[in-house]
Order: sequence, then structure tokens, then C-alpha cells
Amino acid sequence: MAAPAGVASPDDLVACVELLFFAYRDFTGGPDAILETYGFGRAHHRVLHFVYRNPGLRVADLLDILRITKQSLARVLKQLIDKGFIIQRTGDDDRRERRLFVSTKGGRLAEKLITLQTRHMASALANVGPEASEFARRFLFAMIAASDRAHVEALVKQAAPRT
Amino acid sequence: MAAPAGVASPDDLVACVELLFFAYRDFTGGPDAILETYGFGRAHHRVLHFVYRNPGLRVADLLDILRITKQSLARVLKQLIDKGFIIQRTGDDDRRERRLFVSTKGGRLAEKLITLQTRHMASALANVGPEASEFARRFLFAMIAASDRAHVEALVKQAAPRT
DNA sequence: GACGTTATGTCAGTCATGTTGACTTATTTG
DNA sequence: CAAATAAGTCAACATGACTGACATAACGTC
Repeated sequence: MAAPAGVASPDDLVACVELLFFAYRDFTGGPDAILETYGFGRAHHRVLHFVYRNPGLRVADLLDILRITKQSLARVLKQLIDKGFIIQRTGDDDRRERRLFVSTKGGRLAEKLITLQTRHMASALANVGPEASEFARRFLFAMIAASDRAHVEALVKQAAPRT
Repeated sequence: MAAPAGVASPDDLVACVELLFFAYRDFTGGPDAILETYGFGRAHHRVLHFVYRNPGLRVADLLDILRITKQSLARVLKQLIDKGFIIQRTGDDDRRERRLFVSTKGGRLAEKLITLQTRHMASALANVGPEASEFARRFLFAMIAASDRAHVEALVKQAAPRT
């Protein structure tokens, strides 16, 4: 054998890289199809998702999460607001801020998409084994740039558990 | 406790979904930056990568792998050929076919990008533990749509081990 | 050898999503 | 009051997808 057991050979690593490409494509395919029926795209999905999971988010927070420009965000956000999926409310403390919330309709769509994706994820994890969820979180977290990890960790943990 | 040990709670699943988004973004960031210096984008990367790993690939095979239209592929492929990163050779048996190969220059770039990505992957896997590679492959494979798995498995395994 | 099929290439137009750069408005803060 | 901040907007552009239509060359079959 070229590589000792438990250690990744170069070909194993390339396989992981390629598998990630196909996995990500198939993972986003389901939501994409639903979004299309609403006239939305993946960009709308991201905005809706993070607002749903983090109610009261400010525009600046969203820019920080998505790492796109204000102008790119403005386009999709405006559409989501115009179509009544997201609601803006002037901040209580600072009235320059626009706090973002999903509407009932927006919440329904966000839930629909998240259900689709968590089912996909759950099914994949079930295929792998009992400790898969813990493992996947550690793996995916380690794939994130070190400089982003603290930020992402806070975002993912804090996310709205208002059952 | 809401969920028994080893079983993913809904919030764990959502965390995985979100982590995958950030992980994928950071994973593609490195190659993107290099590609930019060549005037290439992510689309070029995919073409170059799969041709590098599967020398002699036909255009039709590439379309099947990437699942984009002929016209979309044509644009990036033409640029890669024009700039001398990919070489076309008429098929020996069937002279309608154009077999695709990377040039020396193309191979160098492909190798550079793959090294970047496998290092990223290896570092993430090392963070997780000794069995991480095996686990990641199983997880990512399970994330791929069932209808695609056989196809992807063949592609990933067959890939050029001509060291 | 003519004809239908296949592999590839190409022209033209559109859409989604990202980018830069410049500027406005409302509000808070020093 | 002046400066800084949060957000919104206008204009132009790049990338990478898409559809639809059509062209060319080579293969295979009757």
C-alpha cells in the first residue's frame, strides 16, 4: 500500500475535492428548482435564509455574512421586500438601521427550503453512520478559513432557536 | 437533552447546511484568486481540472460531467485552447471526436490549483482526526444525488493515476 | 452513394449575480 | 454644527449560465 491506513493519499484528497464539487451542486439543486417558481435565485435564498435564522439582522450584518457588495445585496433584497417575503423595520435604538425580518410568507418559504436541505443533509449523514453529524460539523468547520471561524461559529450557534 | 447522543438535532442539521455554504466559499476562494491572474474564472478551472485528471476526454463527456450547455462550455474551452492550456486532438477511431488534453502549461496550472485545494482539504482533515479522509469521502458521496453516484464514482476512481 | 444520425462548433440574444465608482439621504455622535 | 455612520441609488461592466437556431464534418446504414 502507498499510504498507511487512516491517512489520506493524494488521490484520496483529489477525490474529496471532486466529490465536494458534485455534492455542492446536487445540494443546491433542490432549492434552486423551488426558488425558480417564485422568480428567485440562489442569491435570494441566502438572504432569506439568514434573515429567517437571525431575525432583526441589519443590512450591514448581512453584507458581512454574505461578503457581497451593498449594490448586489440591494437588488435581491429589494425584490424580496417588494414581493413581501422580507420586512424592514427601523431600528428602535438607532433609527438609521433597518432591521430585517421575514414575513409569514417569507418564513414559510424559508422553512420549506431549510426542510429540503436539512432532510438532504440528514439523509447523507444517516448513510454514513451514527457519529456523522458531529464529524461533518467538525470537517466543514475546519474547511472554513481560520480567519472566519470565530465569526461563523458565533453566527451558526446564535441562530434563532425561538421554537 | 433534546436529541440522543450521536443523532443530529434539527439545529445541528441547520448548522451543517450553513457551514457547507461558508466552507465551499472559502474552498473556492484560493483558486479563484490565482485564476484571476490568468484572466480565467471558476468555469475555466473546472474544465482544466477534469481534462487534466481525465486526459483524452471528449467534449460530450465534459458536458456530461459539468452539466452545462455546449455554448457555455464552448466559450471557456475556446479561451483555454486559444491561450494554449488545453490541446484538442482529433479522435483516432472516430474523427468527429475532439479528444482534450492539457498542454505542459495547462498541466502546470492544473497542478498548482489542485495542490492548493488538496492542501486545504488535507489540512481540514488533519484537524478532524485520523479517519477523516474515509469519513469525508463517504459523507460527500452520500450528499450526491443517488442518480449521479455511479457516474461520479466511476469518474473519481478512474481518474488518471499516471504518476 | 444518398440519407439520417452524431459530435462539434458557432451566432445571437437573454438572465442572474457579482463587480466598481460616485453620489444622496437620514441619523447619530463628538 | 460638523463629521461619521447606515442605508439606498444610479450607471456601467464582467462572468457564466441559459435558449434557439443553424453549420459542418464524419460515421453508419440501406
